[in-house]
Amino acid sequence: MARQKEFDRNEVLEKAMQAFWRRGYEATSVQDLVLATGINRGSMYDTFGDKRGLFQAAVAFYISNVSARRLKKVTESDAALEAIRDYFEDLVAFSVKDGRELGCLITNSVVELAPHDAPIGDMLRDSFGRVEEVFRRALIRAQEAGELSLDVNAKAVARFLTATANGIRVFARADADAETMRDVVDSALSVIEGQRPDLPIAAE
Amino acid sequence: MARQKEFDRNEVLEKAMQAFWRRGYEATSVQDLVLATGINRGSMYDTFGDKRGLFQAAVAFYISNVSARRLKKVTESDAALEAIRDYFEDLVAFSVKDGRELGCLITNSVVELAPHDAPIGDMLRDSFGRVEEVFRRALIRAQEAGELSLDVNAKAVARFLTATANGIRVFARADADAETMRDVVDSALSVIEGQRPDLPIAAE
DNA sequence: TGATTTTTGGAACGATAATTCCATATTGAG
DNA sequence: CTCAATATGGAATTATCGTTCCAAAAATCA
Repeated sequence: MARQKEFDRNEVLEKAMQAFWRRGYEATSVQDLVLATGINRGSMYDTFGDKRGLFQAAVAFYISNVSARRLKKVTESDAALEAIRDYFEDLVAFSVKDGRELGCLITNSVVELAPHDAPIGDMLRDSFGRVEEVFRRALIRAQEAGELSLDVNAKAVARFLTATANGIRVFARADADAETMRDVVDSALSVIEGQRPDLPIAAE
Repeated sequence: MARQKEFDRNEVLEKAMQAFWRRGYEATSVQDLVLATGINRGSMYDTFGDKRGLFQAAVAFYISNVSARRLKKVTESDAALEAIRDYFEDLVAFSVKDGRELGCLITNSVVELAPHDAPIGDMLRDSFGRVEEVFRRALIRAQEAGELSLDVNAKAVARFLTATANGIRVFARADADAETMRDVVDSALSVIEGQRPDLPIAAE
């Protein structure tokens, strides 16, 4: 009955996401997006409404793909502390290789837009909240597994780890070197890795 | 011999800084700056060259005033660990009051511009470097004063504290509440506050 | 095949961006 | 008091922004 689209929505979102990730929202023009995605202006406006709508869709795509994928092991792994360390080491490895100067689309967008765009701000805050929750659950699993002292305040430390990840992303955006970021990771993880539970005295 | 300027350069920079701090570089138009500073377009271009030049001057102003002032106690205080804690607590207090949703102009600008503007990127990286150095010296003073274990890697922890401050600023930009930021500060400072030096056994 | 619906490509639009320019006002020097 | 030099106010300019529009192309159903 009707002509079919010549583009794949997810491929377009992937390309648009890359463009916004690299340059930010304001500095990425609709013309840039047309070139990056390969689709036509008309198709873009038809499919996503406007530039802001495409941005929102691209951020949602980032959250459910890039971000969630990177947190997967922390969400699932039994060796929770190890999974957290792997998460941060992967972050550093990415930040000095493929993701050089990219930082994180969520972090970047919070800084650029959260105070001036309430719906987008809410979406980004939600994302922070989910990351915090993933860390919190992992810390509790670590406590249940006897890897981590029960004295540790899981919620507070989860917030701390979320903030630290953001700090590393800011460093990544400033093109910090691997050594600098590794120093940050090692110091940050000492908060949990130095907190093995006290073994009960004369346990048997 | 010539007419004198009707505006004070520092007052103009202060106003321009406020505008850029709140909205970022791209989202602040020259028209916004004319309204915010009260000076004329012509005078602006005459004095600062162009929008980017005014931005650079505003960031320099921020670094040598806002930023340096906030680090003053950490730079000078004999009670180094206490000064570091005060720094972070002041940061949280500011972020939920006068500085709500502002974050830090350096952090914000790194995220928005560092990858795409080399001279500005260099200026911002320098600023990060100076903050790191202030923390490092403070940590060394703490070690010399017997407040902090010599096992602590001062450089690594200084980098960590710099990154943490950035993480808190991102949270502030996302309008995080005081409790969340205090959790971050408390966890972060446990890295140094839990590292009192071992007292020599049977000291006398 | 013909009719209908949607996509596509690209020109066109109005708004706003940054920047330049110039007539006028103001100042200090001679 | 006059002249030279600089600052001011605001119009004018040019470029680019996001968005809209429409004729032509393509695909499905009758």
